[in-house]
Amino acid sequence: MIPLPFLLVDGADRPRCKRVFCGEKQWASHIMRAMASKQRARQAAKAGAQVGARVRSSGQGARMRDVAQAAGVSLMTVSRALREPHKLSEETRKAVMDAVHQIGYVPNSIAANLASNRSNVVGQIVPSIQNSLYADTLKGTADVLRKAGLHLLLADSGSSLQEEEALIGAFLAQRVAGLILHNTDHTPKALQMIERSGVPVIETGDLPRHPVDMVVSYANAEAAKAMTLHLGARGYKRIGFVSLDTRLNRRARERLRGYQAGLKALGLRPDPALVMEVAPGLTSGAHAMVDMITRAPDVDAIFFAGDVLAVGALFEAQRRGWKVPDRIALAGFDDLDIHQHTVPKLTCLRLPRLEIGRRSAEALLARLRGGDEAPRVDLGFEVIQREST
Amino acid sequence: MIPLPFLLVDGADRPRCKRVFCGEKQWASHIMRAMASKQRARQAAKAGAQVGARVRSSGQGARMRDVAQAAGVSLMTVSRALREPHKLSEETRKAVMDAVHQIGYVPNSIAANLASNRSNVVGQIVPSIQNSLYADTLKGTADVLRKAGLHLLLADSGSSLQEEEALIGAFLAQRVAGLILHNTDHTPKALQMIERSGVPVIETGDLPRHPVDMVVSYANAEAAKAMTLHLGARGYKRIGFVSLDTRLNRRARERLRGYQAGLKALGLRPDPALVMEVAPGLTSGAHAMVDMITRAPDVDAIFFAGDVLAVGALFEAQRRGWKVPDRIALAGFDDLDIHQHTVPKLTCLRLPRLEIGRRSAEALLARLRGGDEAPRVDLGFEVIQREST
DNA sequence: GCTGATAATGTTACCGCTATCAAATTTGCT
DNA sequence: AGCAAATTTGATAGCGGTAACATTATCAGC
Repeated sequence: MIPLPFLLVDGADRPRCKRVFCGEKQWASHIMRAMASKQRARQAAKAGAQVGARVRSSGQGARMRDVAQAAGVSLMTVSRALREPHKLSEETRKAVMDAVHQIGYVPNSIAANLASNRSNVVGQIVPSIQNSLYADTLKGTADVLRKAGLHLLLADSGSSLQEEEALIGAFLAQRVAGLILHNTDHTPKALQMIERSGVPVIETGDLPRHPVDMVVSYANAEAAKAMTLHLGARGYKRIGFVSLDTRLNRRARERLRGYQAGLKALGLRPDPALVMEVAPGLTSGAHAMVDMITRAPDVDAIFFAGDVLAVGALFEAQRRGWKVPDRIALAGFDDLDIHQHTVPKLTCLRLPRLEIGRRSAEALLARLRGGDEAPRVDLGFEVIQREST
Repeated sequence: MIPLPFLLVDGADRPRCKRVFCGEKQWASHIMRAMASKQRARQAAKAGAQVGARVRSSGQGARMRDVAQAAGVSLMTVSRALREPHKLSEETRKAVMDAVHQIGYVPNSIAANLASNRSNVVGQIVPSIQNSLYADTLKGTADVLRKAGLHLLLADSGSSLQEEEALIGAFLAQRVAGLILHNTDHTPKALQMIERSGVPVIETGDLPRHPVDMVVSYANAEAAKAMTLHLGARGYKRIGFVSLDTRLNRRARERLRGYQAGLKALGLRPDPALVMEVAPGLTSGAHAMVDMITRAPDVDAIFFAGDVLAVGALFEAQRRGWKVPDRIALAGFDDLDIHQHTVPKLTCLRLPRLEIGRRSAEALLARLRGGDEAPRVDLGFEVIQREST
């Protein structure tokens, strides 16, 4: 055994594991770097009232005028060289571009936006940044927008409509060119702000009956119903349903509705003991499964309509040695990567997350380019049958 | 068996699973909604040259002046009411705020930023939006920034330095108040732009020897070394190392360095057969484990220094019936949620992802508020010993 | 009652860029 | 050559706010 210089400490919040080593040197070395910290105007620190960087407080950063001067042309010519190069003579354009590179000019799109009443930023609000489900959608929008020269202002609402309202206000203050909301419920004030601003909006995450503007999504109720029917078709008779809180979350509510519709179509009797609402997380899924089996031992399949609940349940089944799907069949909602790798592999729905992002961005772009359609895009879903059911 | 109206189709890219049902109605119903689509100035669509929303193209959206008029005060008074309410008499302030609410005035921070040379937007660039590892960090920055009234402009570089450079340019054009880069390598041009702009920068993801400005991170090499030592201390003699591509990724390189240093400290002989570089992903981790065991059957532990490789390997071991840790011990780098739920639970490092985000934002705020320190924060890490080693 | 200090508001000059229109130059065509 | 049309460039007025300073109440103290 080689001697280790590390201290062994018991973990507090994470049971049955040991923590070893901790290289904390927090805030220790405020190493003043050599790099001349030029214009950090110290601002006399007026009680932290104003937050924000003072950019170019003393001749830092070239303005368009400087480029014009260097190139021996007028300011407008520089502006054109950057945005409408075809309108300039070869010669002038080259002179300007040379000056731009030589000076290292970085245009000020803030000023450009203000002067042109245009924006090159789109705001997207998701329920939770940490939830990987939204990452795909985000990626989709970010990619499409970036190719079009637009940028993404991101925030999470924590599933709070109040917070969403505040964020919408903040984003509108930034004069975003458009909004993408992963949510179809909004406060009256939020709706009012959106309408007054006239900004194009995409709602995703569900297909609302009365959309604000454009919609790109799949239908939660349909998807849940399809999976319920699928389970029924595979012979399961006592199908349980676990979702996130249906009071706060319309998507969960829609899924429950779909499940109920599925049961009805199958001619199965709804049973309150087979329906649960839980918090998100692996642990939560594990508990839900155990609870439900305790309450209704004859349950033969559980449909986890959200988050990573199904994976959590599957692991718990492994730990307890419950055979899946023989003792209990498990199905999930989203097709997470991991669903294909677990033993057994997990049956689930596949939702076009990435595509939703892409299409949202494309619809937004179409509108910004002058279109006036308000598409309602249903991208559908798939039931992926694997080994767990 | 209840009849189903769905078609059963074999999945192509996803083996051993069946796809059922697909509710695609793509772009089918461009349902023109009733909602009056007021000022969507159709712009004569000049070949998609200019992208961006024409905001307020015809009297839409109140200006500060309108509020002033409504409240019977000067424009400056409105400005003050919104930013420095204490400087106004109770009476005036109330009159102004009433007018603001009555009119539904949404301030234009674009204009405010321009006039004040301030910005309330911070740019963050991560290697990949979809990789959940960065989600925690993002969440940390977003939360802290939001409380301070700042917003987050997000983009991913796809681990490309060229792309990062382009993004830095674009963000600087947006006159961001600061930049947070999950990367410590940058192109010369990127460095030049940053320096010229004078914008505060946080680098995360590693502790570089020569930081651009501020750093908030842990040390990859130290962490990898600690885990290697830990494995050595538990008696493993033939310790394998699997990471992402070390050519493109400095973090991977640092981890490899740490692993090598660890071996040396343990007095173990480095063996090329025990070192691999692979692509990210669960599948990749599975392959890596199998390959390594094939190449070097005496390997007794594998340290997966990145992504979800370790989880993928663990699942593969389950499928093959290889006992973990008896036949092969497995250790991961990040403490993903799932590591605590697998059977056996996975030994790994724990990195302060969320805290890195928070601290980054805080350091940025401190600078924006007038501080001139360039902290280099080492938030350390922990080795979490679980069942897989 | 007068003076200076403080508080409450208003006036004016930009911030850096774009839209618009005017001016200068080139081109096309009879 | 001569003149209209097209091309290239420039001058000017904002975009919607903020900073800085000017101005006008308000008020204490002698």
